Amino acid sequence: MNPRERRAARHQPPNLQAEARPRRRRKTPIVEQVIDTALDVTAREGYEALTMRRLADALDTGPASLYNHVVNKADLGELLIGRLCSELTLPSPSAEEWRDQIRGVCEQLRDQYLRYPGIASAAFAMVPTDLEAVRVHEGMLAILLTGGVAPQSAAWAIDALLLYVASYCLELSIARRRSTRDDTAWVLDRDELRRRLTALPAETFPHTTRHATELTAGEGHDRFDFTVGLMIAGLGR
Amino acid sequence: MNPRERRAARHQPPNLQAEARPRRRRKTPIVEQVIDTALDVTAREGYEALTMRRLADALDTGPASLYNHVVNKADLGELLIGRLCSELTLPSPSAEEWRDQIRGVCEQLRDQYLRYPGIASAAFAMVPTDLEAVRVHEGMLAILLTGGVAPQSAAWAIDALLLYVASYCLELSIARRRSTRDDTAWVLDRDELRRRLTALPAETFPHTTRHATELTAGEGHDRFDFTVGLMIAGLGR
DNA sequence: TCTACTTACGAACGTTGTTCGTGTCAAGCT
DNA sequence: AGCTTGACACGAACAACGTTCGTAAGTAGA
Repeated sequence: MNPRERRAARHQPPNLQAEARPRRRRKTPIVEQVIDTALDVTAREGYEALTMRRLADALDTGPASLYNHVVNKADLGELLIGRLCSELTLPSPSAEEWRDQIRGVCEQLRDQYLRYPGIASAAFAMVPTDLEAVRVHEGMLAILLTGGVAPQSAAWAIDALLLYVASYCLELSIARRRSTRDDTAWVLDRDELRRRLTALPAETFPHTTRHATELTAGEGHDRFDFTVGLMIAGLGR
Repeated sequence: MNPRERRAARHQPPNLQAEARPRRRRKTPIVEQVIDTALDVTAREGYEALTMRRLADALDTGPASLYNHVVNKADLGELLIGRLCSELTLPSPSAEEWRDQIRGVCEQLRDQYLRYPGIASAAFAMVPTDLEAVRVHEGMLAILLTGGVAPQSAAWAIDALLLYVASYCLELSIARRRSTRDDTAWVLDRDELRRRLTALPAETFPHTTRHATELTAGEGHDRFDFTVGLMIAGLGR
């Protein structure tokens, strides 16, 4: 099977795509092994370091061989995101705990993204018909509808939540990479950042200088919890 | 002035940085002209097409010459975002209209991002001490504090809003570019997307097939309005 | 055995961001 | 006027990137 056909079939209703002859499939298709090692490289060196040559090296082959299993690098990114989505466990909806449930799904996705630094950048360009992504959509939609959220609000809220989770993880990954690999003179820890904000001229930046502590606050995932909680709270009105 | 020094000075309290000798500054520094043409190229061909060579061509010079005014491409991106921020008009806070005011700032920023397709990707890696960005932060903080929002909530809400605006514009820019430039077989308009969602097996995707209309709905900036409204509404209590 | 298809891969192409060394030119000081 | 200093310009090159092409080896079905 051509990788182009595979990628096209992945975005097709699955009742049509199994009509061809079975043709003695491989037990584990090679593309799965490619995804495995790609995730492995990403977990250790970051998605930015995941080049076709680096991935080919990890597979003990040349870069040209990869194109027998993957259309291009964007397609590889979609495959990785699809794998991440397939690893999420979706709860069976409960009308009482729907808020905690939707928050839990977001946290699962966040942790998956952060396990593979920078991979969230591949989630932005995704065509929304990947089967595993649709599965996550379906699960979140079920939770929100069970919670009594109107269908239109639920659909848009899912979109907003997924977009926020991806961008939060992308920003955090970039910041972490900079703090470890970059020159120390250019990177700022939180104390240094707060010091610079308070050092600003108070007449033109009165609120920034006064609330520099709040602006730089946030241990762990406090900012994440705040924003996701803000969105979920607004859905119940 | 070395571009490295310029970049370092841009992240320094401004009361320190003007102590050097005036040294007969240029009327309009060349770096401003670089930013102008860079934005021009981005507006016409997208941020992805803004390579150092393309920018050098537009300036009738070679790529090496750019490095006399810009540290690297990431620095160029920060300069462009700074320029965009400097063009925002911040209202004087009003305790009654603070919701419309903060929404208006977000819409201004959104329109600026969308005027230069793909430029939002440069906003993710920004060090939060750029003076123009701090000015926008200050303006938004003033609005929220005047509206009675607690300082910690205001600081985190500004962060969430800016992050969402950037990611919304980035996703929209990618989708638009794909619909104009890419192969027609791979891109899906909304009707085709809805058709595929309804064609999914209803037993495993019951909610997706039933609410395919809502999932693909949203003319113009409906999704943007929904999400920003959702966040702002949650800040009142 | 023949045939069709999958998988593999060396070599190369065109781009990208970036550096180095050298050169030019104008302003400020003595 | 002569000298110094700094800003600016630029050709050439480097390493790395994604991707394509032509071809060869291996394998399953007829």
